[in-house]
Amino acid sequence: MSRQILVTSALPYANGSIHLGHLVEYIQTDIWVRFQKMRGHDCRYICADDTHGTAIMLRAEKEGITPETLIGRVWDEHTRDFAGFHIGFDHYYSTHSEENRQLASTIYLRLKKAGLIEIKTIAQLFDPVKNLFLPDRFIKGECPKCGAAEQYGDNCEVCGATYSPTELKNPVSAVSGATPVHKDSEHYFFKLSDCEAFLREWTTSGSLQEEAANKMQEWFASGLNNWDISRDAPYFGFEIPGAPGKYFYVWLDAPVGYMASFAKYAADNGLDFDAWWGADSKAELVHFIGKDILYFHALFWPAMLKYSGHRLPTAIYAHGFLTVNGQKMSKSRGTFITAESYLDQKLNPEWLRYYYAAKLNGSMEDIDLNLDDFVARVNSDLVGKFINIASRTAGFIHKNFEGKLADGVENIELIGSFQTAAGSIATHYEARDYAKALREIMALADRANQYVADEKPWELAKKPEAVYRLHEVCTVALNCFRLLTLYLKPVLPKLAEQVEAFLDIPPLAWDDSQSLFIRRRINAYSHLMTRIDPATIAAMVDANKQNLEPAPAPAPVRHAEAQAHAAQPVAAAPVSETINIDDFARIDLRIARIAEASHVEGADKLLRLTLDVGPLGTRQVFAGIKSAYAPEALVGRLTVMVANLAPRKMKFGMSEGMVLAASGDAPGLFILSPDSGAQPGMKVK
RNA sequence: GGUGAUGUAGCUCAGUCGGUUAGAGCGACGGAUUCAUAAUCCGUAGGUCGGUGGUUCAAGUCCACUCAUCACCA
Repeated sequence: MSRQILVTSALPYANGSIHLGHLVEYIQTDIWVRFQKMRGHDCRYICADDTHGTAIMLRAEKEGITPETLIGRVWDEHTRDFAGFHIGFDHYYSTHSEENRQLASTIYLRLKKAGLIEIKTIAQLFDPVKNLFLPDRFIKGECPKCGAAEQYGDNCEVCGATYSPTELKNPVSAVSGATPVHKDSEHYFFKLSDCEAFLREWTTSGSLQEEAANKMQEWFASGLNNWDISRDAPYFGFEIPGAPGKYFYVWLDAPVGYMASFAKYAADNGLDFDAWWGADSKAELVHFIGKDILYFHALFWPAMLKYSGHRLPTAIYAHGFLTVNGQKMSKSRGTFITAESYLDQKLNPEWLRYYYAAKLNGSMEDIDLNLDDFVARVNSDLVGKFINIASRTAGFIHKNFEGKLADGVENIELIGSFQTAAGSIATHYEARDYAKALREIMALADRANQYVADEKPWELAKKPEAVYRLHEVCTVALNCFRLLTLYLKPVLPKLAEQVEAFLDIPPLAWDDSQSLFIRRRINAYSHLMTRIDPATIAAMVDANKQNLEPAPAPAPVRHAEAQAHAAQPVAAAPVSETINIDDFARIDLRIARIAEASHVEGADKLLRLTLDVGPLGTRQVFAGIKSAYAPEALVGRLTVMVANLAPRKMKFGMSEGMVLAASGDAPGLFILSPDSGAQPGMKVK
């Protein structure tokens, strides 16, 4: 029976680039949507840019453009990046649309009519220079608990305290630098506390993951506060009907953007909006979100829908955050990787789709992108196991049978077991446990390779009397390959298209898993996927370091000069006297993190470095690299040091080791960097 | 600080209702093979299941405490 399913991913904010963390959600959703479509369901994938708020307004002002121009440009970037990762939205819109204005206004007016809006006067910090009420993030000051400086208006990163911005000591506006003043203003509140009975019931009705439902209980226990949904002008957003100078808070119209995007899509495609969003809709409504915005989607949003006479979400699926190499994404480590930089390195988007799928299990747990594991896993699973099956058997079909498959196969036990797996793989996809689905699929790929190894088609090909058997073995293997492609298609849509072209078949749907693939002519095999070159990953990490680290002005210039010289051919320096491995082993090379770097008073060439050598502690080292590096540019970098060099007393202090650098006849010095993953203290050997 | 989650092999992860000797893939090591853009197949090693204490005939699994990491606290 065909289901009608409306699926959304959270709306990305139009104030920044899409990065690999965002992509977890869009890839997770896209796989689910593609799976549903393959199953023959009427599934529509809707999204949009989230475009309102103070942050957008101020950024546009800073760039000297209108907010409309800014969000138009970002929309172009976002849609380009998503297309690059094969995210197949049916419609991608903007919250800054007429549909959204009307829907947000309608919902607000219905909530008001239901008595769920109240007006209260509250005092907020106001920037008297910019004439602007300041959001928490735009106020800095000293933490009222621990006194730490430079803390934001909502919580302290040092002691973890939470407070309201009016409690900050010595507050400063991050916009103008002025001292904010307290100012009263009327604010509009959505009376969430009146919705508690409904929300308690709804959040335990099975639309949420168990972990998420538990989280909700916590929030109920601490009591529901009413929600401030208005902001004062100037604000980039929609003015509240009947309230001049008051605007909807961005989080009010953002989820309405799901509806607005669908409304536009419905109008363009002749769909009945109410059949999908009306209170008695028979369609499913599924929201994929990050766990950080559960509060908005599991409390505010259902309450807004319920009391404005709309249908409720069928399911809210929250996922965890992305870590890279086991740590939070970091600009200084180069692991804050943008979608654009990934694609710029010509990395295949389906590699990332596969890796994420292999990690996603439908829970709210964080997932880790371990870059070394990424390379190993994709190369082994996709190229070594899966693609290899076609690569090693298709040639025989061409050489010996003019590209035509056998008319039938006698022993279809293996194919049969592949077909049987369709049910359980589908169950895993449906439950968003892609990790389990892929484990099962790869176990099948292993069996196909075992089969080929057992049957040895290359030996059959040498015996004229075994020609029938050869034909059958290769046909069986290609049947397996076709089924693996089908099962992987939600994850690898472009690769599946290539395979469909190679096998000369129409687009694979889920039910095709039950048919046999025989008697057909296939096209010549050409390689379907290359392996990941780890050097490309390293280059991507480097590119993100350079893009996002605001390097101090003097350093890049000098470094650029050095780079220009380095492009010249390297003079042939004779190789030194041969040593044996024991000689080499006497040198204890270690990875070190440059913890501090500073100029040395009175020295022309030296920098003073403090090296963090992990378990070995810290070392002070003087390095003759002043000509090539500004100290600020070195802090945080990993490099290689000689750890067992005898300490040497220098005019400026003890030097406890040595940092290695490359140089030639031309000017220019280049310190060494290990590949990503190396940790301070590791031996180099 | 409060609440919640996580911690299993070198890496990434499974592990159902408490039940035999804790599993997989990758990596490592040894062998086989040469159809396959070194891919594949067979085998071997590798674990005090974060720690301590408890419940039980039996604990990776349940309970308490504890350590570490992460998130949330509107």
